[in-house]
Amino acid sequence: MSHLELSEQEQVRRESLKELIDLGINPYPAEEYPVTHYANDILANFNEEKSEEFAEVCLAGRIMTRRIMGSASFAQIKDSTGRIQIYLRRDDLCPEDDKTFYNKVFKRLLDIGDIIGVKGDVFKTKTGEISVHVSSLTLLSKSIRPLPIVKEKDGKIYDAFTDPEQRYRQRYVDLIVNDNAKETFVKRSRIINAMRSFFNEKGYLEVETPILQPIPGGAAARPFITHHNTLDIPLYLRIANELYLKRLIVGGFDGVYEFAKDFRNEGMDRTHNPEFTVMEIYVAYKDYKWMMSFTEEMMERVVLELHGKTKVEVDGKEIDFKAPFKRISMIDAIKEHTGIDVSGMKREELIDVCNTLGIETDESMGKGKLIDEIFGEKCEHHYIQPTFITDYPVEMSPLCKKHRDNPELTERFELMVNGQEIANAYTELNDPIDQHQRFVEQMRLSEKGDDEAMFIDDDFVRSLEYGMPPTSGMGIGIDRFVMLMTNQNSIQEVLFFPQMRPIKKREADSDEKFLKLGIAQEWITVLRDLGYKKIDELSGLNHNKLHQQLCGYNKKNRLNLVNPPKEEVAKWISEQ
RNA sequence: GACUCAGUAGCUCAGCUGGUAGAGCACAUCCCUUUUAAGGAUGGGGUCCUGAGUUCGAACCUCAGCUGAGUCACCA
Repeated sequence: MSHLELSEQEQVRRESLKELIDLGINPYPAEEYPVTHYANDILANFNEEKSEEFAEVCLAGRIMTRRIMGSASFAQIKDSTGRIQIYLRRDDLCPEDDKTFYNKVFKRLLDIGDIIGVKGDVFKTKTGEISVHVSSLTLLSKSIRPLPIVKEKDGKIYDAFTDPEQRYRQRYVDLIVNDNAKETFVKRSRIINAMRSFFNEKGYLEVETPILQPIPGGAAARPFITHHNTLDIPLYLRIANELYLKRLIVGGFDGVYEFAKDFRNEGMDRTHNPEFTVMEIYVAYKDYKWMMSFTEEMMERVVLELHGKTKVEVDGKEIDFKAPFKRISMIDAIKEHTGIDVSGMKREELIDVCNTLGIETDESMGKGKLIDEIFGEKCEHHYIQPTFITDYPVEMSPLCKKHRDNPELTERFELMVNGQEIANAYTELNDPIDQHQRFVEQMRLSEKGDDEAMFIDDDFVRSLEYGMPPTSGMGIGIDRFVMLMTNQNSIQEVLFFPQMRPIKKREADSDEKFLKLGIAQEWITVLRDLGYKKIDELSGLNHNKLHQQLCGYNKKNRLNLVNPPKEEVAKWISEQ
């Protein structure tokens, strides 16, 4: 990168880097740094009676603020646990005659953003702030790009780094400067850990199944496709792992679960990211009623571990995860919110119902889809408190066992919280003949134009033919669950690196191409800086104007270059 | 995919009716031994997202594009 393309502050920092090296200071040392303490531990445990315990501490972190005075300075460093103030005096850092380390290295060559290690003793300042009195300081990593400066007083934040685009694209900056940015992600990890230990305590086995699948099964969604060179076959990134986990139940495991990244090639918005995390669990010899109790027990436990109580504040609403949760069938839910009993209705009758309710319909929609539409439009958003919606139409659930009392329905539930689906579970279909027919039915739908119908997975059917025990399975959308638990209303806030459109870079031509036109090396940089990254961008330019631009730039930046004659500039333009 | 809003210094943002581009923090220089959102003084820093148009003159008006956010559509 040319020097000219850097901002003034970046240039200054690169100069500082050079000066540090000239002084014999390695700005990127390799050695381990023997940290003994963390900022928050010191702040939490230090008091003046115990000061001998803190007479020799060693900690490392990033410089976040500096207040430099003549021969004494304060700074704040931030480590993984928090921020702590450090106090530096010239004569402590430089007991000999040579004061370079304080006067030059600390005051001039170090910057906000640098990572340093300090040794010293802990004390309380006049104003009562617990601080580290530094006796020695080591540069651990020099920062050559300035950070946004965020300040805070009495909980009020000044100049917060808020631009979502920058926060997501450069999450590392968000995490450095916004002190609460880590919170959501720490909670995410704790939620997953709580679930994992709950499952492990029950004796279920955490497993891993293929992400690259020859048939993208287990759900209905458009997949990402890739190609395996050696096998010369298409492979799909999984849209679900359900069919593989069930194969393991066939294989004889009683309970298996997986925290899985799934991938769906569909739209992106506040609640959808192309890759997302799902936890799926399958338990043999259970049904969906057992799974409801299991799910509410797990939810209650996770919420309790995370918040210390079962109530959670979401969008200003209080949601209580105290088990048991309300249970209602989809038909009853529709009755409750529309007054219409859709049970036993024919397709034409359901279309009439949709028309009276103002719900759009189309040719490809079958009975199940119509009922699901009515529920989605008229009922779903009403379920704020955790509610199990049960007994979905058979057409919507090709992997789910038919209801024991009604063949038009399935033994399925979804857990709705805050008007959103959080979990989805079945009494799994283990009848291989029925499963095969359901797949064939899906094929028919797909031929009718439903591009979300499922693919047939013959090997999965084969596994059922060997016999799968009665089983119940459940999946939880982890990202949405975390959103709920952390009161975030965008999936991007619970993913470290949400998918973003890549920034288009204008490609620049090589130096050689410019040199061929007879343009001297020093002017190539200037041209690029003026925005002419490719030689063909010069074509058709007014040579007088370009000449003026070049000379103006030369003068303004005090480059002291010899301006090229106008004729030469004209030649560049005409020859390219 | 449709509509609405936004893009100005490293960061957060002003910028009136179209008339020389501003502030705070950050940065640089100098002065200061306990400061705390920011000690004092002085100074440097801009492709006003990109391109075209209207105009004597565009950060501002018009059109097109790029990027993001929101709403809707889509997504069991």
